[in-house]
This record gives sequence, structure tokens and C-alpha cells, in this order.
Amino acid sequence: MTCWLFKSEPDVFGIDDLAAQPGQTDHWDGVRNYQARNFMRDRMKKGELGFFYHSNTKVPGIVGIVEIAREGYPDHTAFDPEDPHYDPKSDPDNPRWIMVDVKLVRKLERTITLTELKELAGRPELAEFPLVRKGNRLSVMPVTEEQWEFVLGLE
DNA sequence: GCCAACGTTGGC
DNA sequence: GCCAACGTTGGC
Repeated sequence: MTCWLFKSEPDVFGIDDLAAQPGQTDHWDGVRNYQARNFMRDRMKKGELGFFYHSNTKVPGIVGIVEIAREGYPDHTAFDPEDPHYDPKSDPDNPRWIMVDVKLVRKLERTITLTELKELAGRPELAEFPLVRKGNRLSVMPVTEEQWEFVLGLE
């Protein structure tokens, strides 16, 4: 089973925002990258788990665990001219962008920081871990079970 | 705020 | 189809 990593800026939508949603569930909208979209459209299955990562903040790191609550469906924010992620090229009859629903499983007891992950980047378990690889800016990315177990073991 | 990385756009 | 210009991401 594939695991996942979801990146979000806590100033925009952080783990506490997810926790505050009804059912602690929300849609993961606004992804406008084809590779990330394809992951959500083609590979994400209900019940799979993902890390919730805070980016672009004072202490970037993994702060929680989420579960895929609903598999890919059209991202309606692409149709809304008022939405910051509006994309006039996404036709409602043939939606270009996809989102999933994620549900909070739990917050981690502590943040597993990007700094400590980088310090461990030499470990074979993390050799291919996207967060510690240079230049990976995808907002949604797959995590192997081995990476998942290793990272969670740091908690 | 800087800047490296890198995806997208558009002229040719 | 190439590639320069441009915009965005995100760590620092």
C-alpha cells in the first residue's frame, strides 16, 4: 500500500484547520500540478494514510497523519473566478484538476522537523525520501512503506 | 527578502 | 519541438 505526503502552508491551511473541520475532514483543493494531480487521480485509494507536512513556516516538518476519506473527484475551485486557484482552462464538463478528501487520523506528539530528516538523509531508509531530495516541490507525493515506518519511528 | 529549482508558456 | 522568459515554491 502506498502512503502519501501532503504539503501545506500552516498560514493558509494547517493541521489545526483540518482538526477544526466537521468530521475533521476536508477536501485537498488547489493542486495545480499535473504530476501531483495524477497521483490523486490514479493512485490514491480510500483508507490510505498520509503525512501532513507544514511548509514555508518557521519550523517546517511533519505534524500529523491523515487518511484518504474520498478518492479523486473534480476540484470545483478551478471553476470559481473568485478563487485564487481559478483556472479558466478547466472545463466543468471535462475537469482538469482533481482533489481528494482527507480526514485527520491524529496529530503527532511532536513535529518531526525537516532539519532532523535532513540530518538522517544518509540513512538508506531515507535515501529516496522526497522531502530530503533537492528541488522536489510537489505538494502531494508518494511515500513508501519503508519510509513511512522509519519516519514514524522518529516520533 | 533572497535565491535556487523547476514547471509552464509562448514565440519561432 | 526547442528554449528563453517568466512565475511559483519553499528553505533559509
